[in-house]
Amino acid sequence: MPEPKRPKGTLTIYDVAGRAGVSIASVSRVLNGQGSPRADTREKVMRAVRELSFVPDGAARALSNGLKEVIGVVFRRGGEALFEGEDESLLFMDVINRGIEVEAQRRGFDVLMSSVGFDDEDVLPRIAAIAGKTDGLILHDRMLSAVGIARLADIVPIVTLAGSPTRASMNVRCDNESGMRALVQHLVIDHAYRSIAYLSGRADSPDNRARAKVFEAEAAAADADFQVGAPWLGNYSAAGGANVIASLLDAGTKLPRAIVCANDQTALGVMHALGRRGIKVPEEVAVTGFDDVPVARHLHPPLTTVRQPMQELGARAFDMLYSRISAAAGTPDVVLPVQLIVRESCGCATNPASRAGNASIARSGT
Amino acid sequence: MPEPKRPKGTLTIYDVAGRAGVSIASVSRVLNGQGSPRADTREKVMRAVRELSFVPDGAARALSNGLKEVIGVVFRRGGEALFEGEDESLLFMDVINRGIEVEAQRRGFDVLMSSVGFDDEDVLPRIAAIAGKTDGLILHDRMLSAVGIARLADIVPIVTLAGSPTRASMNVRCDNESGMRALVQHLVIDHAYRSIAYLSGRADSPDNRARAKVFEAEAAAADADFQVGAPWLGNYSAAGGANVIASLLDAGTKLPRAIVCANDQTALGVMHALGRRGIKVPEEVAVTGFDDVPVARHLHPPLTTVRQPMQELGARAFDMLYSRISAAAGTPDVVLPVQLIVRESCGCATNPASRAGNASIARSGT
DNA sequence: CGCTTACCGGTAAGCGCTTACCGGATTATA
DNA sequence: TATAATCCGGTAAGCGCTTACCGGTAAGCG
Repeated sequence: MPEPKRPKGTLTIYDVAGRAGVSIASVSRVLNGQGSPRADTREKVMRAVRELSFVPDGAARALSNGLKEVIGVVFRRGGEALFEGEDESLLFMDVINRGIEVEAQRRGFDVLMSSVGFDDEDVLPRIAAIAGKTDGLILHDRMLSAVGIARLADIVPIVTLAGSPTRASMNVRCDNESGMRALVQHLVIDHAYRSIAYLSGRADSPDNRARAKVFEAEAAAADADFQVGAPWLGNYSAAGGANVIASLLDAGTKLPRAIVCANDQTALGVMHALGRRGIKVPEEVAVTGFDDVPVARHLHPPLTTVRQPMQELGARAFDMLYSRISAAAGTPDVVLPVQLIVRESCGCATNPASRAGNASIARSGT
Repeated sequence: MPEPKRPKGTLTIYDVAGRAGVSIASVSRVLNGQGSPRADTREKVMRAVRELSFVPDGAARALSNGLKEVIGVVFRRGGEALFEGEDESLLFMDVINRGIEVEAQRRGFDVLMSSVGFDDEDVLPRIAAIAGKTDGLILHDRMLSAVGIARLADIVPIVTLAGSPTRASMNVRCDNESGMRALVQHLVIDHAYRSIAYLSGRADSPDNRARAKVFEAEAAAADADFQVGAPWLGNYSAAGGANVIASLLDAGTKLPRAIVCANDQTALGVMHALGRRGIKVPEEVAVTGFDDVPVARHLHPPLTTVRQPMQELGARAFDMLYSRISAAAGTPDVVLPVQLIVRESCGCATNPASRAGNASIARSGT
């Protein structure tokens, strides 16, 4: 705890009451619209508030109400060195955060945004400190172990993103299963590609595991030749995707006809790496992503991917947290529908005008 | 104020004291490293804290200490409809915010991030509410009038970004003057362009005004034919830049040899619009930006621009605020140096290998 | 016109924490 | 061993706000 103390001659509700010639109770009531103050009382108070430009202290209100009207959002920042277009790595989380914030404002809540280093180990104390300053927490992917979450959860309500609900916490995620299913089917059935690989995200990410699982199942079901595992291990970053391709190529491995990437970011890196080696997408190797970040449509060729409703993801996460804070129980597990976006990187319509739009092939339920 | 009340059987310092068999004062002392508790006392307390996984309530601490250890950052979100590449419009502010956050963490502070609608009018109440929850505020460009700032400033310390210091608030900005000077000189002297225009940012932005002023002065000094004003009024967005070019072209206006854009975002729109009309950059028209956002180097051609140390801008803003919070006075006005980044869009070295790097021509002082 | 009912607004308690102040125990000094 | 100096740790006050509770005044009723 830093040394700074007592800001200065802080203005309190007593000053307002004094000036308005009423009691502090009246001031509080007017300010919060409780009770039914007489018109002239209200008027006197309002004037005094205006003249002093009084703003009630949040900490005192919070203490008295048992409600801070602040929630915390924790995520991991940075990581891999920058890579062309990597700048948008922020994007996926940023869009979600924006969704959280906008929804929070509707309820008069504010958001404490806090990032932790990419591979900081002992984040629990930090997060606990944040928990102490908030009414609830939204944790992005891979922030904490289940035990960690459990410990936190008896301090404040918790919503995780892209994880799985625990006894004590809630979760919001997208329907990876049906998204991946539609995507793989599009590749192995519509395009009839016989060899296909899954370039994974971080191995410990639940989203990644879910996607990998469905990938395998669908590829196997279509009797396609598929590759997963060690050589195809990425980390959700463009650099990660590019490295995998580079290693594979350096080792003289023959690439499959289609590469399904764990997310758009990875796909971006893959396309870049492929381009460097002069391998044509989608003519020689088809590439797909997952997320549909805004840049996806501007890649060359435009990226076929699965759209997640990112902003809504954030909004829903806040809603769940809010209802828990308001004591209502609420669903502990929300799964949002996704949508297959067919563009050109899968081998569809090379003509930009035709199918390049937002052909929706799959739309999953909750 | 929403209805939710009393979260639940909150754990307090009394519970910890009870369990440890000491007084609440001791618990507090151990937790804050004050006084010199005996080893066994410390031990008992720590154990109790661990067993109960107790986390002190931030509001109560804040109230007692007169220090919340939270600062607020307010900025405007969104605005113009999306445009190719516009996704990064977040970027400039996001990088600054990241800088703020990282620096804040070093001091044990957290950051309340709050955006207001692009053209919300009456933002003062919202900001005041945030002020009540924080120890200080950092306001991005064009958030509040001088009067508004003055009112807020006697509630909490204020640092503005890219504005100008007032009697009550501090400010951090980049050295627009020397950046623009170097840029214009590069164009009118090194390249000897005789006609040149300034495509402005929002007219009410101090940064924009500063850049415009130097632009005029330098262009005039070099006796170049320059254009500014009404037809060249942009708004910092890519769409804004593109619109200006489109209107000009539609009106049959002859474009100048070089267009200096108020920021990279605008330059991006301009290059796009030029491309659509088949006008070659930089062969027919040279284009420059300002900021050096990460994508700038990946445009075609790579953008010549002026680099602002965005992350540092944020860090400095926090530092200033922090020293004010800690009662120390501190400099009310900080100007960070910028650096001219010569790439290709100005007409330099079409060969990517040669000058495409980070040739620093100007480096300004504070 | 006296008594009940309603309605406002004031007094005071309490939210969970920090810390000034003070008393008891411990150790140093004679 | 008695006394002074030292050190810990407990008690209680207070941070700025909300609100339960209650007393006083004004309006409603017979």
